Amino acid sequence: MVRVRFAPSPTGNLHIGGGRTAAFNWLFAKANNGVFILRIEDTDAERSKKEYLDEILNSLKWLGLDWQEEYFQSKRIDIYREYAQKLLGQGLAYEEKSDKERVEGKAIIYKVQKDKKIKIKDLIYGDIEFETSQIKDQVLMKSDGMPTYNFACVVDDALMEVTHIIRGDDHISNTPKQVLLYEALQFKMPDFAHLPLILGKDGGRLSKRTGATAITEYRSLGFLPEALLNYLLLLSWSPGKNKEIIDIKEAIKTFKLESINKTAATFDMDKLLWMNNQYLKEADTEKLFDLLIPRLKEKGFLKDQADRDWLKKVVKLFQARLNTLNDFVNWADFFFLEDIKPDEAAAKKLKERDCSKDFKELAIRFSKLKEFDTETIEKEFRTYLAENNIQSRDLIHPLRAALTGKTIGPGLFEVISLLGKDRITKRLKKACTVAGKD
RNA sequence: GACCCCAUCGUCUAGCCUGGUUAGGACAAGAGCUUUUCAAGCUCUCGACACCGGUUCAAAUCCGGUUGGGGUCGCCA
Repeated sequence: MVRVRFAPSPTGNLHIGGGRTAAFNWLFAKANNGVFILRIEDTDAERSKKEYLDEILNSLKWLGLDWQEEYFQSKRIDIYREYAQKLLGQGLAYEEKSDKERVEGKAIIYKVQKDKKIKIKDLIYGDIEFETSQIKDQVLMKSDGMPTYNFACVVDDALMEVTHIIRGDDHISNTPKQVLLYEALQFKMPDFAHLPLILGKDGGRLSKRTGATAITEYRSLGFLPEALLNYLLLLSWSPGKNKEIIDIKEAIKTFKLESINKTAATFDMDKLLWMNNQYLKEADTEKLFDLLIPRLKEKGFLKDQADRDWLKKVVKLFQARLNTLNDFVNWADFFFLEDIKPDEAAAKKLKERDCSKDFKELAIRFSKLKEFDTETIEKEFRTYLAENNIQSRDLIHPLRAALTGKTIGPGLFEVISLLGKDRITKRLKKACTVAGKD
């Protein structure tokens, strides 16, 4: 039975790297019909915070990574103490007073034999060898009575019967220390699999400077969890056959830890954006609708009641071009606002040619239309162009600017149809007066 | 600095294990088609085996070294 764990410490947000580590643990568990354990490493009382814990839990759930067992290290202190005492009793560890003046208690420290070679079999990296002469004696229990990371980790992984330790590359140098403890405690050795790190654009560690790091930030930016998960999995892993859009069910069938590669990957926002667009494009409009509603309300774009059918049509209009959910909120604002302000490019476009006559005439013609669907509108518009001998581009762009306040956007006649007679009449009129003033 | 790890287009990667490919795909970039602008879509272009040696008829692939990059060196986790 495969048992894996993700062990975050609630001293900060769940970031991109942690999310990916959790994702691979989860995937591996699923692939092997195993158990995915969540263990909260909250032994640092000072830095651990409830809000971080909540955020980590929420992020995991949002990504769809469900766990079957949950533990808190802070509730297991007695267990660690017991094992430390055991090593003390066997003469494998010793006690020492802290250098720090204020601390009363004594730390329990494991005595490392300095003449050994530790060989680690890593499922991803292969064999790695260390000399114990390089390793200092290891503090097991700190003088404040709390266990150290390496000790609690070993005791927990053994007691929780974790079979595969899948974690970040940065833990490789912790591994020989832990192996020593496994041996001293006569615990069964798990398999290790270290994931290569994710690097920022600058080639260094992924940090706030090189872009958003917290999973929740991506959520509020308007990424779909499926897309983020997909992208994260693609960093240092490939399902093969030139596939990029991962069907997670397929991945579960074929995933092997050994197929993860050893090279650190650079986080690329452009590709994530593209990936999100791929998912957004294919997403069920109904689902998008539900995701968009809160964002629109937050912006004050929506009153309590939304015309579902109408809004769904608007969403469909933008769907293929969205990189994030926020793009919709930003690009479709003219559908929700009563008064629109032309952006710089649109204002410029409106000044290029005086269209007030055309706008007036079009407003009249459009308002007379019995049907207000895309085709009828376009037909009427083209007729007007022909009758007045106007090039389509000479009027279509100013018209877009007047109606949407933008120079870019979806097909104009669809936009007009969905905007409705009232609003386009109003905006056309306003555009005339503004143009007149200038 | 010591120890450990890594090395294919700018980026993510396939290929490497089990030597023989025009070294494939995706993002980005550029060009075109479409068109009503921007996207989307389609077509095309640009672009890589870090370097040096060895093994071999043959090396991205196996071996050694060099260089470069990263990680770790806490009574943090």
